[in-house]
Order: sequence, then C-alpha cells, then structure tokens
Amino acid sequence: MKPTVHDIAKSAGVSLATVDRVLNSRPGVRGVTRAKVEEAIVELGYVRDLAAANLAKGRTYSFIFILPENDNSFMIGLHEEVRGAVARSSAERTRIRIIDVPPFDPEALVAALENVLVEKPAGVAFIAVDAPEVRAIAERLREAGIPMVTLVSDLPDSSRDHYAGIDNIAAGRTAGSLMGRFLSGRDATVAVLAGSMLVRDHRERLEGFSAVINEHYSNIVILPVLEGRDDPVLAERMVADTLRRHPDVAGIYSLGGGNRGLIRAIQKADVKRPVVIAHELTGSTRSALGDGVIDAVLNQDAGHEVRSAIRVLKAKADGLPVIAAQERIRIDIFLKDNLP
Amino acid sequence: MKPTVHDIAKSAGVSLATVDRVLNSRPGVRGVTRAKVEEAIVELGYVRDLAAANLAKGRTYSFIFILPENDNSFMIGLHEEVRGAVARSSAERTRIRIIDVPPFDPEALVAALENVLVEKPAGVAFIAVDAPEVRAIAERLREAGIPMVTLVSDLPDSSRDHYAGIDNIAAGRTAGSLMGRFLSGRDATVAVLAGSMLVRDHRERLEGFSAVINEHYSNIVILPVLEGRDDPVLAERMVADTLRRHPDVAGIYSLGGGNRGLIRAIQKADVKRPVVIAHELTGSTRSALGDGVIDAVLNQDAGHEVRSAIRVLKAKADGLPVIAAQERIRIDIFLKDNLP
DNA sequence: CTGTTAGCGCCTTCAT
DNA sequence: ATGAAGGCGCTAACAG
Repeated sequence: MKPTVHDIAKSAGVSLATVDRVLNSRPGVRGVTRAKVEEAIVELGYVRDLAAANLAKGRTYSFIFILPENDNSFMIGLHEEVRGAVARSSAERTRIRIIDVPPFDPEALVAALENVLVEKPAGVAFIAVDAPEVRAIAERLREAGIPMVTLVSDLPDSSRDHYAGIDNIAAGRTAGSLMGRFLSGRDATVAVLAGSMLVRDHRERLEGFSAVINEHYSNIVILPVLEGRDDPVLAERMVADTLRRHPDVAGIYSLGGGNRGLIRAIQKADVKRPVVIAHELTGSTRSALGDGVIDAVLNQDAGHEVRSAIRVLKAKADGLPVIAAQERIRIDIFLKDNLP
Repeated sequence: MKPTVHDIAKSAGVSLATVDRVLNSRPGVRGVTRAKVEEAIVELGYVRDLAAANLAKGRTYSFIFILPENDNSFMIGLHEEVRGAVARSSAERTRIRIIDVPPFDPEALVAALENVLVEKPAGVAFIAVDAPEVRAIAERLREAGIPMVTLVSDLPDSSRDHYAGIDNIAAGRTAGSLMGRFLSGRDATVAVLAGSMLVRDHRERLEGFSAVINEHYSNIVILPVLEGRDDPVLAERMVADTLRRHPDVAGIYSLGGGNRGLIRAIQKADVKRPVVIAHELTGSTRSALGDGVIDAVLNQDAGHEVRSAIRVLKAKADGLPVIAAQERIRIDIFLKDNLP
C-alpha cells in the first residue's frame, strides 16, 4: 500500500496537521519536529496524492492567456485552441481567462501583464514582443512567483519559465534545405516574403534560411525581402510585382502570413510555377498544397502549443517536472502526401 | 458553484446513495426515482468530478502492454517509453504491466491476449500482427468489454478501439514525393530496402511509395525489393551487393529496420552518394543525417504513441471522449536541420 | 508550536 | 428500493 499522511504522522509520532505543515512548508513547526517528519517521509517513500490535495483545497488553476487580436488564420486557430481549453476547464480544474491585445504592441502587452501582476493567477501565457519593457515586466512577474510561458514567439534570455513554440532558426534552415533540394543544383533566383523584419520569428526564419542557402546552395540568389505585413492584399501585390519583374524566379519562401495573397498572385501569374515553401497549415495553404501551388508547408501545431503551455503552467505551479519530449513543439513538415 | 451529488440529491429529494446508484447505473432504483434523479442531473448541469470519484474508489487503471522482444532501436525505444510510463504510474493512477512476446508471431500474441482476457485489465495495448486468429481474439476481448488500442501496427476493420500509429501508406507516399523531388527529373534507378513483405506496415509503405513514383515520377525505376529482415548484417550485404551490381542507383528508400547496415554499406561503397530516405529516428539514422549519408528520416514518435495509448485507454475505460487532434500520430519528417 | 476536527466530492457497506 | 454513515488522502480552521 502506498503510504499516506496518516502513515507518516504515525511513524513520526506527530499529528496530521503537523505533517501537512511540513509537506506544504508552512511555518509553525520546530526544527526537530520538521526533521522527524521529513525523515519519515523519505523513509516511507511518501509521495503526495495531488488529486486528493487539490480536492481538499478545492483548487482550480487560474491561468491567463494574452493573445493578439490578429486576423490571420494561424492566430484565429490559436484562439480557437485556447477556447477549446476553456471548454475543458472544469474537467481539468483550470479557469482560463483570455486577454486580447493589439498585435505587435509592446505597450499593450506590458499593460496586460501589469494586470496579471495584480490579478496574481496561477500562471500566464503570452506571445512575446521582444522589447525591453516586456523583459522588465516579465522580471517583475518572476519576482512575484507567477509561472510564465511564452507562446509561439519567445523572449529569450528572460525570466519566462518555458517557451511553447518552435525554433525559428531551425525552421528557416529547414525551409532553406528543402528549397535547395527541390531546386536541385540549377542556378536560380528565390524570393522571400515576410511579414515584418521587426518581428523576431520572421527575422530568425530568414536568418536560418539565408544561412543554409549561403552555406550549401551558392547557385541560389535571394532577392531582397518583401515585407507584406502578413496582409494578403499587400502580399499579392508584392508577389505579383516581383514575378513580373523577375520572371525567372524559381522559388518563393513565405515565412510569414498573408499566404492567401501569395497563392492568388502565383495562380494569376503567367510564369512557370516556382517552388513554394510556406508556413502554417491553414485552409488556404492546405488547399494550395493539394493543388500543387505550394510544395511544402512548415507548421507549428497550435493545439499542441496551447495544451503544452497549460501542462507546463500546471507543473510549474505545483513545482513538478514536465516530460520534456512531450513539450517540445515540432517543426512539422507537410507535403500533400502527409496532410493530417 | 459547480453542483455536487449533494445538490442533485436535495433537488431530487433522495439520498446520496440513490444518486450514486443512478450515476453509476447500478440496479436497485425504481424507474420513477431514477427519472427524478436524472432530471435533476440535467437540470443542474451536473458533471461528475472524476478525480474525486477515483479517490473514493481507490481506483488505479490497470493496463497491459504487449510488446515484441525485438532488438531494433525503434522497439527498444518504444520499450523505454513504456517503462517511462510505468515510472510515472503512481502519479497517473495507472498500473502498467508489460508482456514480452516473440516478434511477428501470431500464436504468441494470441496467447498473450488470452491471458489478458483472464486478467481483465482496464485496457490493453499491443502491436498487431495481422492474422485471423488475432482478429478472433480481439473480437472476444471486445465482447468482454476490454478497451483495446493497437500500437505502431494496426489491425484494420477489427474491434480495436483505437490505433496509435502512423498511416503507413501516407508515409510511403511522403517518401516517394521526397525521393522524386530530391532526384529532380533525372532518369534514375531506386532501390527499396524492406524488412519483410509479410508485415503490413512495410507492405503499405511500399505501396504508397510505388504509387507516387508511378503516378508522378515515371523517370524513376524501382528495383525489386530487398528484404533485409530488419537485420543490419543482412541489410548491409544486400545493399552492398546492389550497389555493386547497379552502380547507377541514385536513390534508396529504407522502409524498415536494419539501417545501421544500410549506412555502413553506403559509406563503404565506392559510388556517388545516393539519395537516402529511411524510417525512424535512432542513434544511427540521426548521425547519418548529420553526416549527409541519409537525406531524410520519416519518424513516428514512440513517446507520443505510448502516452497517447494510455490517454485513450483511460478515456475508453471511463467512457469519455478524447481530443482527436492530440491523439493523431504524425509522420514526422526530419532533415538534418530540424532534428530535435 | 502542535493537535483535533471537519470537510472536499464521491463511493460503499450496512441497515432499514 | 432507499437511506445513514463512514472513508479515500489531504487540507484548513480552530483550539490548546
């Protein structure tokens, strides 16, 4: 039989309350007594039953998710996943509140996080904007002991406890390798469509992509980056324009959003289909994969990211370890053949 | 406040015991009484607290994992993952027993499953061998109400509740697409190394691979399949032999095990490096990816499969739904750039 | 400082 | 067929 608090109380010759105080490192226990209890704990190999503890405490983990009110498919999907988690809240003993903020706005993010500091939830998840103010408030959250995970976009070297997202440099490198292989040795010109070079994930993807091309595919020339602001209309115009001015473009790496526009531009253009690699599996990229307009999609599983963030926040709140492999967010590669 | 059994007892004007009988559909309640209780349940929107129920019952889910005592890296890794789950057992209220059986042996598998039928655990997971006897015993397990999930290799159209593994036809197609693209239009000869054509997953991978090559890459000729029995020594000999007799082989698809031998054969051969696509990320395929001997590895995440199997078995045991997206096992594609 | 006691939400004898 | 009471493992007042 697994030992319970009763067993260790008996073994240490104290009462349940004292055992509980020691277990939860609450004050009001003499050093000697504490020592006795701790000894009994290790001796009997006691491990606390979290479910029972939570039941007794009537505990529910209150988490806050700060999400940008962005209208691209990926963010909409992410929102949906969080709402899914909200729907499962009662079964999972969580209470999740969503705070919407304007995208790419450090001030707004800081304000939301300040709010978190007041509310003192059991944990917070947010999509980082890499700015000094954000780092500063994150540090204060850490001091306040509020578990923190960054989602999708990280705040490296900061006080966040965990990052639930992909390695964007690796993603860029992966795109570079695929592009290089798919273009197979021919001299070629490749265009890159990004959202904005001010955003860290986009910068990192470009960095990884360029690095691989420069290292291994010197036959490929990368055109100056197009910044389409993740906007389908703008993206379409920029890509169409590029295809007109560089009819020899043999490849396009779309590392941000606005893929609907990219796809339209390619379909309308009167050129040989370029090799296209894009990010995020959405309705439009999925069907473009099927139609052969896009050749590969790199994806991060938003559902996984959200579930992982919650698991990690719970674990941090309880001071428990996580299963690292389970929380690693993969860089999914989808061809039309392995679509889910 | 979430309603509890007390609330519905009060609302229905009965005692806790009666409520409990209704909740667990136990006999000994008059139709009218039952109706009253059920009405109160829906009216108050009651949902039972599983954690509390399990605490009261002192419940632990007993599961049996039947695993082949295979010595290839993938199976060893799978074993390890199950042992990891065993280590987490107490925290997860599970008790997992592993039964080892000889690989590819329907009789042995049937015997083990017969044992399961006697032991009546809360669920069983096994790597299917596609044989009529296995289907038959699976049917008996279903009749006995024992939740069943197949792992890695499925038993399609059978009575298993769930399959925790990849779609092997899709995996083969994915390999075919990658091979076709990597070889980019050139006329080429491709060799296929399998374990055994008697195993369903291998057959399906070959089927998918061939289909794509035939549909889209008529420039590629596939040599007769080599059956290396997942044995590194045999595989090395067969591949070396093939490379000697067909120095023009431009691609190799290794859809089974024994990759250590494949890698050695390629390294020793005095030919231009072929494009190599293999399955399962192990120590050797990982370093071969790094060395450029293997170009892509298709992988199924054994850890995910095991954790998923357990989640699904638990859910089935409780008659609860699962989060489908969480239980889909991906066909991971690894290049050297996105290694975990 | 330490112990007693009464729950958390549910299940399970044992009576009635 | 129904109900009362005690308990699962842990926590939280409230007394001493």
